This record gives sequence, C-alpha cells and structure tokens, in this order.
Amino acid sequence: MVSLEDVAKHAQVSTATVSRALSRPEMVAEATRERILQAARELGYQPNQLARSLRQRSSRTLGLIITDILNPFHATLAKGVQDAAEKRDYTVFFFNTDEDPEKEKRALNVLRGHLPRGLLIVPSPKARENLKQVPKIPIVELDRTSGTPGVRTVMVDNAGGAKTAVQHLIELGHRRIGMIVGRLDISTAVERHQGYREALLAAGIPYREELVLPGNHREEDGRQAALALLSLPKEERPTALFVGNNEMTVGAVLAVRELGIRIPEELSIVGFDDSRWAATMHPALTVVAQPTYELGFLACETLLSSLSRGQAALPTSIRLDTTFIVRESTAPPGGLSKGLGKQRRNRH
Amino acid sequence: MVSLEDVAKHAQVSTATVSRALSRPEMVAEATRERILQAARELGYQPNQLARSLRQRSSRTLGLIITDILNPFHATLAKGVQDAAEKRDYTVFFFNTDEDPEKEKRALNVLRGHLPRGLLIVPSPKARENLKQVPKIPIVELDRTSGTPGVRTVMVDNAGGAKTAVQHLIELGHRRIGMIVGRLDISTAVERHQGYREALLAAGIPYREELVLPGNHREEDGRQAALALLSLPKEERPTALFVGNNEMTVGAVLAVRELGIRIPEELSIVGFDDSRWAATMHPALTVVAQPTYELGFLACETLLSSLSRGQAALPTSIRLDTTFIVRESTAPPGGLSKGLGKQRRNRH
DNA sequence: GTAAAGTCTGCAAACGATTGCAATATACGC
DNA sequence: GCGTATATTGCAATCGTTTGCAGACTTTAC
Repeated sequence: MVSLEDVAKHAQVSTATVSRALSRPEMVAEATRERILQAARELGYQPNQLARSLRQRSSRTLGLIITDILNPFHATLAKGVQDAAEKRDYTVFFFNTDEDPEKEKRALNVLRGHLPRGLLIVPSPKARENLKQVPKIPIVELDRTSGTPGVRTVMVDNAGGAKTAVQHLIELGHRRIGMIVGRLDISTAVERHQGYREALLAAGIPYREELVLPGNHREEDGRQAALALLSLPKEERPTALFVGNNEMTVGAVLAVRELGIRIPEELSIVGFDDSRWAATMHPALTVVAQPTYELGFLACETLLSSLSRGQAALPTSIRLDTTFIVRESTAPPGGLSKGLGKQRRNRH
Repeated sequence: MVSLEDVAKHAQVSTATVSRALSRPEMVAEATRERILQAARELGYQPNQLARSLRQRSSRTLGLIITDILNPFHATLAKGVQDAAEKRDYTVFFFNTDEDPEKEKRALNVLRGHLPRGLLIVPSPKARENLKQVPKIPIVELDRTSGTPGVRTVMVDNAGGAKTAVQHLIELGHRRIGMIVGRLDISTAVERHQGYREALLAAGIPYREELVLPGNHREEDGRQAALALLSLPKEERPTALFVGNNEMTVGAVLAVRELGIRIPEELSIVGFDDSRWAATMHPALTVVAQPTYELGFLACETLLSSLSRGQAALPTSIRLDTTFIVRESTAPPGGLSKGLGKQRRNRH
C-alpha cells in the first residue's frame, strides 16, 4: 500500500504538504501542488480511509439497516439510499436483519465500531430498545417508525393509502371486506389498519374483528390468513380482501387459486405495495403503490443534509403520497370487472 | 466515544492489558481480566474498528460488488454472501454498479481505502481492466468471470443448463428455436449460447444466426428482441424461445402477450433463472433454475477459507449444477401441453 | 530600508488500537 | 537459598492520516 509518506518522498515535501495538496489545494503553491499530484498519480496513491477517519474522528460513511433484502420493496429502498449516498460521496455499510431484533442489535454494534456519520434504518419491532445502545448520531427511520424520540422519519401515508383502497371496495358495493394486516407492533401495519377502519366508519359499515387477521409479513402468513378467512361459512365470508403488504398478497393470491375461487368475480383483492408480479399476474392486481425508490433516496438526502449544517434543515418527518392503481382484481361483489389502468393520487 | 484508555483508567491497568484482556484473554490473569471486562461493560465500551484495522493493516471486512440489486437474482446472491460473512464475523461493504464499468471503477477505489480482506464481485464487462488497479487481495468472481488470471470463480454450469433446456424443446419436436442471448462480452451469455449451439448440433439442427438476438439483460431488451423474432414471416418464425436471463424473459413474455400469441400452444418459452414471477405467472414458466443463494454463500465461504490458511484450500473454480424445471410454458409445436412439475437435475 | 502582513511549508502531536520487548513478580528445581 | 523458567503487566513504537503552531520567505506599505 502506497502511503502519504511515499508520495511525500517522491515529491520531496513533507507529508503535511501532501495532505494539504490533496484536501485543501488552495493552501499550497501551484507548482508544489502540481508536483505532488503528479507524484500521487504516478504511484497510484489512494488515501487510507481508516487512518483518515480515525484522525478526523468520523468517516464519510452511513449505516443502512433493512429488514429483508429479498423483498423487492426493500431492495428498491436500498438502491434509493445508495444512489443518494453515492451522489454525495458517501459509502454505505449495509445490513440485513430478517426482522430479527438480535441481528439488528449485532448490526448496530458492528456499525458503531466504524463510526458512521449517520444511520438509516427500517426498524425491527424491538428497535426502540436497540437504538438506545447507539451513541447519539443522526438517525432517519424509513418506511416505518419505532417511536424513538428525536429521530427523523420518512414514510408513506399508510392510513390514507389504505383508506382509499377500502373506499374503492366499498364504492364497488362490498360490505364484508377482510383485511390481512401484518404485525401490530410495526407502525405501517397499525396505520394501514387504521385507514381500513376509517373507511369502514365513514361508510357506516361496522368493524368486524373476525374479518381482520394478523400475519408476519411473509408469503406463507398471507396464505394461511387468506385460507382462514375464505373458509368461513358462505354468508360470513368476505367478498373482498385488503392485504397489508406485498409478500402476504402473493400468499393470499396463491391461496385463492388453491381454493379455486375466481378473481375478481367471486373475490376482489387489493394489495399494499406494487410490484412487477402484481402488475403482470393474471388478473393484474389493483394496488396501493408506494414511491419506494424515492422513499430511500429522500431518506438519505434528509440524513445527509441534516449532517451538513450549511443546508437548510429539512423537516423532521416526511410523508409521501401513495398512488392507487386500479387494475383487474377488483369488481362489484357479484359482478363485472371494471376498466383497467385508472390511477388516482392520494392526498393526506 | 469511550476508548481503551477510558477502560484502562477505570480498571487501573494499562491500555496494553485491556487490549489483551479483550483479544487474547489467556494472556491476562483471571482476576485482572474480570475487572477489565466489568469496566468495559460498565462504560459500554465498543472497540474502534478503524483504529484496530489501521494498526493491524487489515480489517475484518469484505467487499461485495454486484451489478443490479433490483434483480432478485442479485439480491439473493447478496444475501447468501452476507449470511456467510456474518457467520464468520465479517462485515461486508456493498456496492451496486448497474453494469456500469465507471461505477465499478469508483466502487473499487472506494473499497481500496477501506482495506478489505477480500473481494467478491460480479464483474462488469470491463472488469478485467478495472481489476488491474486493485492491489493484490484475494478475489472471487461470482456468477460470471472476467477472465482475470488468478482469481477464483464460483459459477453455475451455464452451458449444461442451456443445453438441457434446448434439448427439451427439441424433444418436444421444435426445430426453429430462437434465443435471446444477452451481451456476448459477459461470460454467462457466451456459455448459455454455447449450450444452445451444442444442443442444436447434437440433434443435427443447423444453427441459424437470424434466430439469435442479443439483448442488454434488461426487461425492455427482452421485449424488443422477442418482438423482432416473432414478427418474422410465418415460416421463418421460431416455434420456441430460449431466453438467457430472468429480466429478459419477463420482457419476452410481455411481448408475446402484446402480440396475442398463446403460450404454449403457439409458442414455447424457456427462461434461464427461476423466480417467483416465473413460477406463478400463467402459464407457469419452464425454467433452468440456479442455486442462487448457495452461489453467494459458497463464493463467500471460498473466499473466507482462502484467507485463513488453516483451512484446506478449496478448489480455485467451482461450478454448481442447475435444475431444469418443466412447467406449463412448453409443448409440442402445434400441440398439447405436457405434465407439469417434472424436475430434472443436470450433471456436467 | 524596515516593519508588518501575507504565503507557503514543515514539525510534531494527535486519533485508538496492537504488539515486541523489557520489567517485575512468582513458582520451581535442586 | 539461589538460579532459572513462567506468568503478568507496562512502556513505547507503530499504523496513515490531519492539523495547530511556528518558522522561513516574500510582498506590501510607508
């Protein structure tokens, strides 16, 4: 490894001057600088980030913790973050927790040792506790919130998105609308559930507990929940299903197929979060789409600009709108399918 | 940040002893060690990895460079790598190149500054050149190879997998089999193309250049290529399509739908690489499945064990078998669909 | 021509860990 | 009881940067 000192010798100056030539060019004379840059180039010098960060007591890195990289939603989130970070010359340390608080804890500890300048996290259910261990670096929570005081959040309007979806079902004439909700110790699930209730309330439809089933956000959970809901006696059985995340929606659709129930003639389905799968399956799925990439990108920019004081501080908490996309999986209870491709933008 | 020195003061010993108590416990007297560990716990001490790595001139980190995190194949690869690394207490620095050699170059440079102990890379087309810049750390290429001498590779048997797929089509009676091949400066595409040719050759079917179209691995490329192939005059038009990667397969299927061509009655399709989409679309897609997670996991283990000399050195180059999964998207040229769910394991 | 101001450069001390070597204390052998 | 081996501990150098301070030299002002 070629070091500052090697470059210094080669250019016949001190290491201090080399350092300055590289990071504060205006402090060194034109001629000297040229000579130094030349030498650095010749030797293929690459600064040692470890030494630099050690000395400066902070590194140009960020931590990113997500819960499931195999979920395209999270992969997209990660790409948004990475792109935003790269644009500002930050490197991101990337961890995957599989929703496991223990893994999250380990990730946080490892991260600490690398002195990241900030942290982006999709918090696990126990994040609030885990985050206490972390020294006070700027944190942005994305997609959901752990409720930790003082951290910024970047999320979508979950309640609004859910409400629109359920309203759509109600307008089509559905009265028995089931929901597969997700874990109620995760804020997104709570908020989507809230939206579901609001829509029912607004339409004067009583909330029925037995139509709302929790799930652990995995495909298999969605499948089980859908099987349970759809094996209720005919008059109790929901005529429409609202599913709280993309993976569970896949499971629900598979369950429906297993049971030989036709979509949308016998059952309408709306999912939360769009995906290629949802758009191209048959019948194409009506969904509440999220600006996923933007969510990640914006979260990272928020963090970054809260680091450099020069920038005007962005708001503490950001909510992005969802987009409701009507496709082919929803129709009136007994009836005909509606036209496709209609989009509606939510406000909150 | 609480440092070794803080712990040392608190436990009334020197920093040297604290360091040893933590990393070489057997060198420190029982009682002293206890006292130190206690102090460390009380203060919430977390070692500064930067300082440690600087001193040891190497860090417990790996670099991972993939080309497209949004592609589930690559996301799965990354998860395999991460899991393997975590098991051995390594942290991975993660980069995404979007197949862009410039981004790859930048990633490599950033990586250098962090002194990773090894590098895992899905090489971009220009990787061979970029890798020259990198000091000689152990490198494992995964999924494809750049041809750089001296690096290990972990890949699947692309030629064998492709050959099986095309043989299957031939057995069904197809004679005009098109291929959407991918970029020929990427080894996987070359090998899959090779397998395609071999299968034709073995069956005495002449290779027809006009039935083989390149694509840039994206969905849209697959769509364009399929549109081109399928708008050939009736007698020239392929009756079956073999598509070289998952994203292009999606595009091809969408193109087929646009044209109103029925699968498999009017056109058989086989894709390389399985996915949820392929398994659940209608009709379910016949594919050459890859052991993706294992590919990543194994690549990382290979790298790690080449680092610790104690381990028996694993072979330089690993090939994993693909699995051919017959589903519903293939049938005889004019005819009836075959049974589904049949699997066949390849050998090479 | 001299003092003051300004430019450029180098010295040396950090940052927080690891580690070769030496010092001290203790145990052991005879 | 003395010499030697062994077990613990501390000293201080080191990794590759950055940066406060001071010195050397040049320019400017009067």
